[in-house]
Amino acid sequence: MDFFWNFLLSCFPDSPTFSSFMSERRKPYPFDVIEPKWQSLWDERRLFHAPNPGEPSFDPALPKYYVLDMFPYPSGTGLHVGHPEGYTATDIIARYKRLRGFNVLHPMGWDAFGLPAEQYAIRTGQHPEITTRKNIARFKTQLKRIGFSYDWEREITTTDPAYFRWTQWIFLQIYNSWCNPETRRAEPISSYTGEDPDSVRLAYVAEVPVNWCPELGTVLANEEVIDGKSEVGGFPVVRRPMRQWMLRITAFAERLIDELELLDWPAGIKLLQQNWIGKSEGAEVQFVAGGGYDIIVFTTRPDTLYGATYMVLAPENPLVDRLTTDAQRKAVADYRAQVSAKSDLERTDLAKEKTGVFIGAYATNPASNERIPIWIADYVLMGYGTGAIMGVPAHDERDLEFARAFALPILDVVQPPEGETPTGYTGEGVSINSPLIDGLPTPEAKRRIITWLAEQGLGRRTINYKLRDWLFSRQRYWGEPFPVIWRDGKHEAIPESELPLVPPPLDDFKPTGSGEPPLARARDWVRYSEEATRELNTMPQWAGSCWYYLRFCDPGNSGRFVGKEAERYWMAGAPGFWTAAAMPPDTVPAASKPALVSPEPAHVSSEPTLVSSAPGPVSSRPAPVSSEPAPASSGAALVSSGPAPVSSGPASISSGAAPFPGNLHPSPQERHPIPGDLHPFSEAAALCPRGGVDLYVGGTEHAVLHLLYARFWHKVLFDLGHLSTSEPFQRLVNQGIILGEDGRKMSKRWGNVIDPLDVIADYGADAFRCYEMFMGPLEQMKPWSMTGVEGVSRFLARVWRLVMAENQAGEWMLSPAVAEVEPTRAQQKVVHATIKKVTGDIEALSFNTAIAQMMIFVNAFTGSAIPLQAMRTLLLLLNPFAPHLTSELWETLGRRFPITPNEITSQPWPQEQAEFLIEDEVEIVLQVNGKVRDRILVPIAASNAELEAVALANDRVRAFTAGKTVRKVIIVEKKLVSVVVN
RNA sequence: GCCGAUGUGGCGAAAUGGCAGACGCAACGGACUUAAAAUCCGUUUGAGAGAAAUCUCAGUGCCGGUUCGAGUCCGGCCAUCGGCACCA
Repeated sequence: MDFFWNFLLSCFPDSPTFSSFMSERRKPYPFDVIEPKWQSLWDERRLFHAPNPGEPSFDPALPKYYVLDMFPYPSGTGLHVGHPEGYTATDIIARYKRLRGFNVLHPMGWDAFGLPAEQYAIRTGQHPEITTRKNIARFKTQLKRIGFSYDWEREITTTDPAYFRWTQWIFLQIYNSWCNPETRRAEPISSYTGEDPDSVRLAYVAEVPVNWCPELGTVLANEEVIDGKSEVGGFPVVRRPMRQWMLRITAFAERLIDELELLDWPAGIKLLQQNWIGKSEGAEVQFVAGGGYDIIVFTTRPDTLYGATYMVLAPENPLVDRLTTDAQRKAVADYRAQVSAKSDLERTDLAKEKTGVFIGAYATNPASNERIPIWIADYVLMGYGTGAIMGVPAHDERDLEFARAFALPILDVVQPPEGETPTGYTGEGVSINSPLIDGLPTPEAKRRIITWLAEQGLGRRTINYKLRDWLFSRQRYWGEPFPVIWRDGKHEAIPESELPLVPPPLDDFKPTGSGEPPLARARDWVRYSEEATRELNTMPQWAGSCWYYLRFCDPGNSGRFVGKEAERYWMAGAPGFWTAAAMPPDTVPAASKPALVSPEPAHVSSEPTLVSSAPGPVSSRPAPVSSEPAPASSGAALVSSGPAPVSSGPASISSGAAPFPGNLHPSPQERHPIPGDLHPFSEAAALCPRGGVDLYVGGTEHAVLHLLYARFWHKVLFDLGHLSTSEPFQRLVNQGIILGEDGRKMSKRWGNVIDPLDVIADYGADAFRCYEMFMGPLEQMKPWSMTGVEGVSRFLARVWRLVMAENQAGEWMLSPAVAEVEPTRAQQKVVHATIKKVTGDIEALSFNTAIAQMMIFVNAFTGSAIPLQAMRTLLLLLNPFAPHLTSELWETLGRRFPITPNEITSQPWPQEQAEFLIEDEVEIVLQVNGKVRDRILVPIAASNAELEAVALANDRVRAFTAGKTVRKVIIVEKKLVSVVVN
């Protein structure tokens, strides 16, 4: 045994943890020694490096799996135990997938631009780069100590010029594109034939009312304003028109909704995005106002046109100036002043009572030809629709309130179903008082009136979105500078050769207060040439996180934002890597050990076979990476297409899913028959083509913004031919937040924050990881419990002691209980039930129940002789959860019972054998009238007739059936017999 | 107000419409120990009956329904949490 300690000592001659182990109170097992040992061994051996196509160690036979965490903002406070919850889940998946023979991309990086670092710099004068570097180091230490199997060679930081060079490059791609309304796709601006390309660019400059936060000296996106205050700091925010960079995300609104359908995301998150985009179908209707001005309104209820008894314009609507009569000019001016003085908060807060002013003008209702008054009111928003509405008080709540407040006429035009009063009814019914459409049900009435309006040239069907264009500029220092200059009042892109454009050095990061960004202080930097100056704004924090998952595929590439081949491999799974020919017969080493169940299940090799034999476009078409847009490969085409355009074999036909040439994954139909490949996906989702990141785990707080922005950028890059999938994240899972022990949200304020490193110091990283997963379902919110950690730690110690025993001197050595013996039949049953349960639970991300099953295993083997093979199986199953402990025990076992190769990470994942799960006898529940009365053991082969006879003859059953008539006997195979009596 | 999620022992939780509470924590009892810790073995939803093994009844937020049988499915409420909130 001595050599064991000598070996450890030689590994860590100066390790403080080792010496502390000797002095401190005895640990349940020496995690403080073995965890650092394995962590440095993994580093040395580059064990978790995922080779890219082209690298010498790249094995084209392995299928790829891309599992991603939402990368953190490295704050000054470090991680608390809530952060690693999702990271632990993905790490288990990553390690599991590697054991199943996948080439796994599992990276980590830093979303390091952002306001807190800049705020800190303003307070302390310390450059944000310094604090950022410090914070990253702290985060990384914490993550490494937890034993995550990240490929650290792929680490990226958004503030690194080698990274943001490409963020800026992507901005230029967006700047140099427009969305062709015919194809609904992004195209190079050169394909635009109109007069003014600047009016259609996907990145454009506009004078827009923005959320100006004087305290922060910057503009904020709508999403960063919460209840009229800044999300960061909680400072007041006011509306103010400013010149800003905008990204035309609204051009993609339709696709961003439609293509959600293809994704394995939680239904709730999809709904959130849908609601955020807020699609509503309706019509634009033109009203003619006095002086010949047209007022166009948007309505989702054109069928109520006859009921429009007044109009309302948004106070900011420019038409107000032209329409207001002299008599009303003062009242209107007063009202507008009053409205603009209100912050957004006040405006919504005081929304209970409707306010407004008549502007003196009238318009004509195009249907009824009635003369109706025009008002302004702040309940009509300039930013939605046309900034004007027709007031239909009878069938719209807000209009009704307004009409009642100002005594405007109310005309019922929809007859509701019986029992409802027409006035105030907003549902569907039958049109009344509407000559053109009287008697028609609402949907038909809408169609008819739109047709009529169109014939008259007075309106048309339209769709509106709540989604606004993305306000993309910030008046900050610590962000990516725009690669743009201004010359003669016009913007221009700088040449790509000048990227990266690095922010100038500054001593003072404070906002200038005038709305001019801090970059204005760097006079020399700002002066681009004699005639041109640089753009002073910087990009928002979202920019860097919009594409980091792409950079991870090829982080060192200096010639492209991501190499084509790397992108195709990791995001789509390129066809060349999926052919059967390329697949060696036995990709996983050591698959032939007899007792360790069967070799790697066939899924690895059967997938490519199925793909290459499919006659359809899936296997034959190259990825659409050419710059020429291929409509058939767009998600839009997929969504709108009816029948599949190309026959791709029986699987696709029966599924009804259209082939998806842009996505080169095998379709789920083809994946399905693969043995051992358990599909956690829903049936509907299984019909969707797959592509992008295979599993993306993060918090719900990014449900809308980050995910929507990333999808938008991805689609632009896809349309321009730079990417091979139209969606970035195929499968998304949200982890629930972890509360403090007091049940409150973890925060400094409550003093309930727990540092992972403190937990690890007491219980070890493996216990920490297992407890994070054992707490409950991943998606659920749950409170932390230190005694819970202790329980899990006890479980791991029991595993340790199955293999190890202490000698007289208090040294751990291989336990004599471990032997090469056949497990008993009962033990075999536990072993194989555990393989089955753990495998299925990992696939379903149900880690808590997987751990529970392994606890059952350990309970069953505690106190008995330990059959070597059973033990090895347990270590493999537990390895993704507790990698250090299992690696150490595996190695120790291998010294006494050598196998080749001996690394636990080179073993095949165990496969359960059904024969060990088959029972001779089965317990049957006997019920009378649905209540359990007895349980009996019967031979598995018992027939229904036999079961019925046994049940009816059973004493306990007869006690409850005596004197009654048996009406029915229900038999559920292998489960129960239910006797129904009256 | 609208949308979504969740409600099960003292606590975290588990349960393809078929034995409610697996597994873990806490508590209690026992073994080992001079003792403690650690470890190992038990008990642990409530009420009632019994000397006891056991047995009966009730029980998954509330009310109702479907079913031989409901934590699970359906309808109606209540509570907590999250999101949206004058989006025409």
